[in-house]
Amino acid sequence: MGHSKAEKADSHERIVRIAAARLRELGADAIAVADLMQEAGLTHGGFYRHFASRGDLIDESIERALSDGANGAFAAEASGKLARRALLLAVIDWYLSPQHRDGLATSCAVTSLAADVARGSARARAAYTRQVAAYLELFVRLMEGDAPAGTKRAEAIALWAGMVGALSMARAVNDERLSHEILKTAADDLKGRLA
Amino acid sequence: MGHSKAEKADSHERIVRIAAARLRELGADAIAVADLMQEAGLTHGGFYRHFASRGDLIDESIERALSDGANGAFAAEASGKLARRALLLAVIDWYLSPQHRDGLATSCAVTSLAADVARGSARARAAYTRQVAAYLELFVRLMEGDAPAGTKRAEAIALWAGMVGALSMARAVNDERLSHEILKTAADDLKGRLA
DNA sequence: TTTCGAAGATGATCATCATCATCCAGATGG
DNA sequence: CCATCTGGATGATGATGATCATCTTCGAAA
Repeated sequence: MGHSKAEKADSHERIVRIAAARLRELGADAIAVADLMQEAGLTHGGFYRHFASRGDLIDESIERALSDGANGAFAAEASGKLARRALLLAVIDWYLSPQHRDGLATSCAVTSLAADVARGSARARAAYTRQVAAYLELFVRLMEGDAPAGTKRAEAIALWAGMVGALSMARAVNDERLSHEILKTAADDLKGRLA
Repeated sequence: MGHSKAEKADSHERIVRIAAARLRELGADAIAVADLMQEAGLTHGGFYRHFASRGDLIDESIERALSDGANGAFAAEASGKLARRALLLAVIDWYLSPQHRDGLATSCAVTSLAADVARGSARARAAYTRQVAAYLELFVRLMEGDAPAGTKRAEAIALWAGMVGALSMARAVNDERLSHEILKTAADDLKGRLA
């Protein structure tokens, strides 16, 4: 085991990355410092060289979980590979796909952490707020047509709410058929509105 | 302190009712047996006269939280005081009101417990599934007009997803202005679709 | 009224966990 | 190479919390 600056940054990164995944899978309350460190290949004692407290780790990993979900969409926008409408349709399809529903560890935190954030620290809620605002602005940018800005924003909110709500329910429901119906119906409905 | 059958039922009822509230406020992981019993005016030791385990209590109170949210809507439907469309509009307005957003303890569990249920027991998920299905059927019944049943069901899913998603985000967001905008815009949009 | 069963109280027990003091070893700057 | 700094390891410590054994007390039935 090394002790250089770079290795410390590595460790920190690894801890946060794992925490951001476990957070989305199991919720903030289920993260135990010792387990986390073990999964990162470390022992529990070193934890406080990286974080002032467990709460700090939670906050930092909530921020991470929120931002790393968004990076994909923003990167795709920047790449300009897809036309704006096509990109928006692709985002909807991905968001409401069974893979996204089942891949909690790497899922969009706006849905998977909503309840944890609502009960969380001011820092976590501020990060969540920024992320929601950024998504709404992205959606507005991606909407084609010459509708007024206010209309586009209302459409973006309705779109985003529909995505988040459908995914939440599809995850909690026990019945694969109903879960699939929710995802598919919501996706078709939301895509249909963009026409 | 009495020890009659009726008093036992009373105690049980009190415990479950309090748990169902705390559950929605704080999440399943935050419920401590001793705290709960104290809030019910009892001591922790008696708990196992009522539940085989803490997990059983969680399951039972998730079921309670889910059903007591719905009772209001179904009762209103049965009373027949409002026309179907008017009732549906009233449900949307209530669901997306600041009072519902802030009154977590008595809120609709389909939103507030979605993440807990998704990680929860089969029993909890089955109860959630039943409740979602029941709401969807209610919404279909409340939709006026002669659209085919399939269309109505798709509308019901889109409506329900929009409500759940908007409420989730409105709760997690830190900025009152944005939170209010989400609630208001989603409500207007969803009500507009019923025209 | 007496007895008995069960509700609830009291007080362990055992596990889990966050936090911290202390120690060890490798890295870094001279 | 040495001296020191610090990341990480080891091993408490104290708190919290679920579970259970045991005792107490009241209600119900005889």
